[in-house]
Amino acid sequence: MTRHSNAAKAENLLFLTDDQLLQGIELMFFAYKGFTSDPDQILQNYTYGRAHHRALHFIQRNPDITVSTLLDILGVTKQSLNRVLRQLVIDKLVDSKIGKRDRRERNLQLTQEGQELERRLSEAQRKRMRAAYKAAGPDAVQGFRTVLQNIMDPQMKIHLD
Amino acid sequence: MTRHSNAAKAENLLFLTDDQLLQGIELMFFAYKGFTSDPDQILQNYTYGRAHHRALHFIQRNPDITVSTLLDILGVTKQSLNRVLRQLVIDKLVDSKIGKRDRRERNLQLTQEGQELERRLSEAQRKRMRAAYKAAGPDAVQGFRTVLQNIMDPQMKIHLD
DNA sequence: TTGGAAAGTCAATAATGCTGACTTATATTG
DNA sequence: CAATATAAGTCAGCATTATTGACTTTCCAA
Repeated sequence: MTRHSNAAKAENLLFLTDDQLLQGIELMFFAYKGFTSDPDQILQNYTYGRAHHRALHFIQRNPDITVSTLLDILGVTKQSLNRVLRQLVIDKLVDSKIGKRDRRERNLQLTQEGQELERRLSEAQRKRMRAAYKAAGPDAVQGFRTVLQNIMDPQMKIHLD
Repeated sequence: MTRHSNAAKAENLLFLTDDQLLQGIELMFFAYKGFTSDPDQILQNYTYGRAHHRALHFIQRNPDITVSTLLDILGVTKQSLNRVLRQLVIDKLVDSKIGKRDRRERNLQLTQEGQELERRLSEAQRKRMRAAYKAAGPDAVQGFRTVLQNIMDPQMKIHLD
């Protein structure tokens, strides 16, 4: 036996009730909706959508990323990503260079113009995150990160810093 | 002046750096993808998608909810929701009853069959959340909730318990 | 030199969202 | 009571993002 009473044990596990889990599910839904709303708003003025934002974000964060790595991160099909990427390359927001080690690969990077749009979108999103972090405090943020890391598929962690 | 040195102040605010915010943004993206993947997998075997899941979830959680309240929660247009809802009513997963107070309103509830599908989807999603909560512990979960509540649009909090 | 990997493309289809215009039923207000 | 407003539902058209399947080009590596 442990030093805990049955009552104490039960109390310790209250955060695992179905009701608490359902509330967490709803929090994920509402938070994600808010999380995407600011960039989406900006993108109203463009011919681009959320998929373009995601591509810009991960190219910015991973300079010279290959197409196949980007495919793995985004979890969409080659055809789906290609449509988005083609637009961005044609519009000169993204540069696609033949790989040096392996000439079959393409290394993606943002052009000046791409960096500018990415920055606008990112700034809007970071503003909301910054306010939320600030209001919640560092310990809450640590908990936030821990739970999200446990929700995501483990093999995707290699794409985090 | 506070009792903190400048170095201590700087350290306290490290969780607000752009890099930390960007990592949080990526965590949201990866976690949300995992969060939706299990129900999406189940829905492969149906003619329903994520939008149907969301409707089933919130009708289950808010018995006798009206269409306009559901519209507010989901944040989509009447036409968009109606397509989904019509299917669910025709297929007898959802019951739409004329309101008692106000006969213009419709009160939505799940049929037996609707409850069964909702349960399957919910169980898959709760399983992942439960594992994440358990691994992270109650304090982390509290932080997770606090941050998500600060990310979401404040007026949506009325739809949480 | 052959087999496979990386990238790109074409075509068809599906799910989910939007705007705009309109109807029906019912409640509320002047 | 008559006028107005609200709740729901519908039709049509279109955009975005995703899918599967089939195929080509280029190039690395065994």
